[in-house]
Amino acid sequence: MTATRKTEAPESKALQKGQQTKAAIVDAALGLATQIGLEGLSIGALAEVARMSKSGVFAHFGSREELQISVVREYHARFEAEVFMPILQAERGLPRLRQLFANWTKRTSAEIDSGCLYISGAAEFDDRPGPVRDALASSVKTWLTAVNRTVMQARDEGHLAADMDAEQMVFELHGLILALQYEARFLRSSKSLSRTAKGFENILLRYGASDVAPVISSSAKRTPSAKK
Amino acid sequence: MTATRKTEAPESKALQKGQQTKAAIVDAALGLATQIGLEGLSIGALAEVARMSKSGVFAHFGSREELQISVVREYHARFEAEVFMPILQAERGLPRLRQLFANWTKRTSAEIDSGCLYISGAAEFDDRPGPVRDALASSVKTWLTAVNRTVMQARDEGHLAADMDAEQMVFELHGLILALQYEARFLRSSKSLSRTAKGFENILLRYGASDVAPVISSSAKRTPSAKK
DNA sequence: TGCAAAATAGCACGACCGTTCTTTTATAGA
DNA sequence: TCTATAAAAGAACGGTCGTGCTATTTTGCA
Repeated sequence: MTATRKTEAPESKALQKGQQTKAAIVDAALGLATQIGLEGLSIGALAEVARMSKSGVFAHFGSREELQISVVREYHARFEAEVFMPILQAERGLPRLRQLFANWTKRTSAEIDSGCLYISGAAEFDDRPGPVRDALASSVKTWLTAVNRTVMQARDEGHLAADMDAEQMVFELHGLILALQYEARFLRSSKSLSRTAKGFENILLRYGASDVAPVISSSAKRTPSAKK
Repeated sequence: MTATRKTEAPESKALQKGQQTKAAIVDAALGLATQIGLEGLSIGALAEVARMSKSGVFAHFGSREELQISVVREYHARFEAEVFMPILQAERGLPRLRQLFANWTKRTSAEIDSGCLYISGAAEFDDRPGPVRDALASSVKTWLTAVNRTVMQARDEGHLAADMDAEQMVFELHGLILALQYEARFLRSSKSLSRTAKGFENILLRYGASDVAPVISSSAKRTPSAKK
């Protein structure tokens, strides 16, 4: 049946059975971890979801900690693909910054049901040193650095005040996202999304944005027409 | 059936032995919960800290859930005593609002080492319904309502723009506190405290604060144009 | 000081945890 | 098709968990 020869390029080939099911396990683990937290993630519950035996799941990671790290890495990859990569197609400067915050907000509000690993993980591991915390913090810092770079680009393009404090702005943007997650997911407030958008506009004004119009990116298909 | 001997003044007297050790247990439990979370709080570990037997600790609460609720209530009481009560001595309006945020910030940065139950608890219980979540959410809502009231008072005193959106301002203030906690406690950023203070001044300016200096105590209130 | 009642300890239970070891099954190259 | 090997299952381990039950100690009033 499967007569395909894969002797050459042993690691660049398509996924073998093991890698394939490992990916499926990590996928299921990510779903569990965003619901009950990285600490609440247990191998027994994961095995049940993945319809495997405990030891079958365990063998792929060697330890629970390694499983948690795999989950963090997977989350990082998806976050990057979903939030960061698309903004590179937006025009550099304020348009890209707007798109960045729009994607970030969208992702966060989509996580009102599933949960954000960067936020729940921070609460769980903020005083629990180790490789899991390191992986989490490293991912978050990478993202916040990207946000900071985007802000500085907008400033250098003349879209924000020349003397504005980029790190300060990132701090305030981060606060908006955290408040969105907190008030929407925990307090079940329905107004959080619009408050986040309004807060973003307030911050833009404060830092001297040269325009006031909301996102409506030029590349997207969004036009005032309501229907399609 | 239970013929209680102390029929007169049974509850107004000083703490009996039971209540006294229960208070000590809750105190120890609060210390544990702020470090490892409400979910991580175990009766065995608590008994060890309190130098008691597991069943001795357990008997005071009847269930782990009841213990968690007691911890939330104790946290609420301390938060109120430490953050809310003192601001009532500040002059109503903007001075009181400044004092409120100063106390809130101070408490949060003091919790960089110990942890904030309102934040870690929200992450742990945001999709775990039950009485613990209810107790947490109720406490947080009480506090945010108090913040909102203080903001509205400042507006009604003419210290903020008459048409400002109080709830929006509370949302943004909450975001600052959450960012402070996140970046200081998890990311170990040393600049978070000054960024929070700067963010507060930015928000005040945005909402039309009639002064820019920190807490003042002038009895004469000047009214800008927006007063009815 | 005596004594009921309250407070605490001791012990055991079933359940789940992460992990290890051994055995069985599925895979893929010859 | 045969076979070495990877993948998965099975069973068991020591441990901790929350929670009952029963015994023992401590408390506080007569």
